[in-house]
Amino acid sequence: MKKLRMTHQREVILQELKKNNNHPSADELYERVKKKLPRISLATVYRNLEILSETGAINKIEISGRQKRFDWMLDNHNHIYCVQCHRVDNIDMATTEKSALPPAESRGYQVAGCRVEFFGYCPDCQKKQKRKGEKKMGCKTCGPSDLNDNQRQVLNALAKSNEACGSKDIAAATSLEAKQVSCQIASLKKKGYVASPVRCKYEITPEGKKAIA
Amino acid sequence: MKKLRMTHQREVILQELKKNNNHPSADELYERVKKKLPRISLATVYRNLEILSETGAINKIEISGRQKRFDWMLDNHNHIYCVQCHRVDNIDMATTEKSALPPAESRGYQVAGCRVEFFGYCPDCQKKQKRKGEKKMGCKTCGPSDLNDNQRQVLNALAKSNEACGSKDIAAATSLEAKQVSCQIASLKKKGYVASPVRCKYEITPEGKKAIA
DNA sequence: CTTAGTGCAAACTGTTTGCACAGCC
DNA sequence: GGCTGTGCAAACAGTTTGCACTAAG
Repeated sequence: MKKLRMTHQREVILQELKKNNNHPSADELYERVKKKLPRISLATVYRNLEILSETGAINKIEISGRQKRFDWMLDNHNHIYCVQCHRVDNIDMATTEKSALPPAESRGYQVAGCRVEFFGYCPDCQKKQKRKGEKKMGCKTCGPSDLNDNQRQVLNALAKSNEACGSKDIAAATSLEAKQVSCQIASLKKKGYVASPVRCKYEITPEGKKAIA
Repeated sequence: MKKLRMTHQREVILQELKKNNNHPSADELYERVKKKLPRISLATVYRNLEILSETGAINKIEISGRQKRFDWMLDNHNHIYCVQCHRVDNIDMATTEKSALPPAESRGYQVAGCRVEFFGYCPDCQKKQKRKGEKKMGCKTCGPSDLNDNQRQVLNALAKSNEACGSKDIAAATSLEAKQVSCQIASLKKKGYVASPVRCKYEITPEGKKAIA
């Protein structure tokens, strides 16, 4: 049984997590903590989130295949997430029945718990969807070295931002799915229209600006 | 709207998936399909599982942060999984109440669905746990170049198998968690006691056999 | 002083993609 | 013959680890 120390880093991580009520991923939290402790490393954030969730100080939410998210509300609530932008919100399950574990249905398992996730489209994405209208069929219009519609959208989004964006940010700004974005990013990098100053962050190049001008 | 072809590979994948009722990961399915089509690639398995689940021929289960698993039973059931060995079983929710979506609780979301997962310890892991007894504290006993208890367990498990194993197989055979296994594998590889003939598969070396002799 | 924790780089795991080629319809 | 699908290698995304050093108690 080793004892834990409250380091400055750990304190800031916890404090930053409690500051607002969304459910940041390790990555997002890292970005926020880095503003206060510029020298902190992503590995430290991961390690601390793991430790804090082991000791029960916070909750780790392992929703549906994507990256883990972290939550400091320890009461027994469940989550709803947007299948488009992957935002996560709380659902107060006090109202709904506390999903009883099925009686003899547990197949020999010693049941430790139950997780209920709702999913759908968040308010923002519903709005975006209405605006969207027709959905083009991927690479239909992409000539040999020209930009297709999706790529143009991505470039436009990057042009508006004056700092490097993650693919999720771009997805949120373009009504594309994150998967489509990162797919386009690859082609755009190859064409020299997009640069990646840091891991998983992208920005438009001067060439890219010319291309959409 | 592009049309799909039923290739031989796709057929075998589907057929192999339907053969038994567990919920293989892409990796496991790949291993099984490879016995029939030795030249198939993992990418093809992934691509087909994605396509089949998009068309609704199979279900993709995205449980809790770990790798995706696939299921050909299309009726509306839920799952229970083992937090130790990550085995997944079906739960027939006909008996339990069909978790009603909370009335005004949906926070503006357009709710598309709901997933209920139970988790706990599967029958096998319950047995193993009883056998385990004391749990050593990681690297307490690991001298500079000697084997610790976990490493010895991993090597013994590998010695018993006459083909390369994945870390999950080892975990299942040792009552260690997969995470602990892969951690130990790394050290064991460095010591030359374990080799990795293919990605994510491991086997014991002659040196390794000597070490536990 | 002891030992938990940090920063960094590099590895690992699961998954996806680009490309040239193969083969279904 | 055109287009979907394949195999391969390489990239990607998220996470974890080893190592030498720092700092909490």
